[in-house]
Parts: sequence; structure tokens; C-alpha cells
Amino acid sequence: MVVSAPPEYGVDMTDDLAYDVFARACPSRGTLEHVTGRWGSLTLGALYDGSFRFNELRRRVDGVSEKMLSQTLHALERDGLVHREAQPTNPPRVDYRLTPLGREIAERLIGLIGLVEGRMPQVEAARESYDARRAATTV
Amino acid sequence: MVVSAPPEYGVDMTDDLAYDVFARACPSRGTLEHVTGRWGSLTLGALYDGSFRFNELRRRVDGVSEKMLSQTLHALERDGLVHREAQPTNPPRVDYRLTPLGREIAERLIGLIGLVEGRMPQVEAARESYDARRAATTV
DNA sequence: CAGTATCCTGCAGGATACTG
DNA sequence: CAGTATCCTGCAGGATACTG
Repeated sequence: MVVSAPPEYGVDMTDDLAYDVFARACPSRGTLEHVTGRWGSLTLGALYDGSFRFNELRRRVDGVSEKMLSQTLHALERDGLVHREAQPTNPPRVDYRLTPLGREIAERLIGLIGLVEGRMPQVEAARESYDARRAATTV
Repeated sequence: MVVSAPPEYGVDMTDDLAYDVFARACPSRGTLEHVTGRWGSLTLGALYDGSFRFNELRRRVDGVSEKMLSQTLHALERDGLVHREAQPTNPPRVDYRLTPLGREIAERLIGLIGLVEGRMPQVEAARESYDARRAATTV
């Protein structure tokens, strides 16, 4: 798996677009960041349980601000992972749920999260041993 | 999958530690961010191909700075996903490779990445339809 | 209720210089 | 070669106020 473009790319180009160059080199990168990012992953995780309204989601996705939830949902909707259904009532009622594509991706994401969570004892042990080694070397 | 802690947590506590509270609520979150983050994922992807020296990795992980690669490798080593082998020669030679745990996690990560990449045509189609709808509504 | 708009700040992370 | 140290800045994202 090679993720590189020639290193010169970021340097000499039309300027100030280094990030875009990066994105262009790997177009799935954007979607991947929506999926794995802090709010994206939590939102997909929350929606994996069903359909929710905006403020229900806010309560389920701990710590998310209105702004970030709104932004995250827009990104996921645009990528076709989340379906937004607005009823033109007053007050408005909007429900969000995963699309089949979103569900498929959320499944894999949750698989990865589950694996990492399941291996946390090993990770914690590695951390302790690493810290102990460091302390021994430094002191 | 519930990722929430009571919303009050972030607000009333010993102050300025909202992020730590968040991390404490979900201890695997840190490792997950090392794995899915921009440089972490690219580094795991690069190391999936074999063992590499520091500057070899820098060349494989497009756009990474010395600082970020160093920081990323430290985090992954501490979590037990990457093994660092230093030969006490002069000039020094240091090789990095995945541990079995790192390989296991990288496999799933690459699975997720592969799935997203494979679904990009669907994602692009969704984006176009989304943008078209937006344009139609706005104009 | 379901958002958008604006303003503001901490910190991820780049650039640069230096070291064993 | 394989890093660490320092300085600096853009922007993710929070707080707050407002709207259909």
C-alpha cells in the first residue's frame, strides 16, 4: 500500500493548496476522514442503533456542539452515508438514519473499534512496559 | 452502541479538562485516534508493507514532517502496535515494523479503507446528486 | 425544533535550527 | 542517520446569539 505522491508536489505548486493536492492524490481521503474523524465516527456509531432526530443525536453523541453535529451530518449526507428526512410540519421534525451504504461502512468501522477495544488490555500493558522502560532509561 | 456520558460531565468538572473527561469516558478513544488519524493511518499503511527506517518511512508517508512522523511512531510504539529496533552503530540505524497486534489492527483498518475506496463511485454519485439538489433549491 | 451566523481561541502541526 | 527543540500560524471547533 503506497500512499505517496512525489514529495515535490506539496512544495512547488500553485501555492497554498497543499491540502488539496493531498486530497487529490487520494480522493477517498475526504470520505475516510468523515468516517473516522471524532464526530463522524461517533455519529455513525449513534445512528447504527436506528433513526434519530437532531437533538436526540446531540444527546447521544456526547459533547458534540450544534455546529459540529450539523456540519458532520451534512458531510455524511453529502457522501451518501446518512439519509435526512424532513417533515414540513411546524415545529419541524427531521430524522436521520444510515443509508445502506452508510450501514455497510459503519459496520466495518464498528468492527475496527470493537477490535481496538477488545485489545485494550494488550495496549495498556504495552504502554506500561513502554513507560517503565523510559523511566528506567531517563532516571 | 452508546458513546455518551451524561452531558453535564464536560461542563461542571474540575475545569479545563473536558478533553480528558472525554478520553476517560472511552479509554480506547486515544488508541483509536492514533490508528485512524491522518498520520497514524498512513504510517500503519506504510508499515503494512514491511520494515522501514525512519527516513524511508518519511518518504513513503507523503507529506509527513519529521516532527509528526516521530510523534506518530512514538504513539504507535507506546500502544504496542509498532516495534522499534535501534542498532547502536554510527551512524545509527533504526528500523520500524508492525507488531502482531499492529498488523491485526492495520488489517482491519486497511479493510475499512479498501471498502471506502471501493465505494467511492457511489459516494461521488451521492455528492453530485446532493450538490444538484442544493443548487436547484438555492437558485 | 432544527438549525445558521459570527466571533474567538487552543492546539495540531509546519518550518527551521540544532544534536548525538 | 535519526531524531529533538523552538517558534509560529491556520483552522477545527467551542460559545453565543439569532431565525424560520
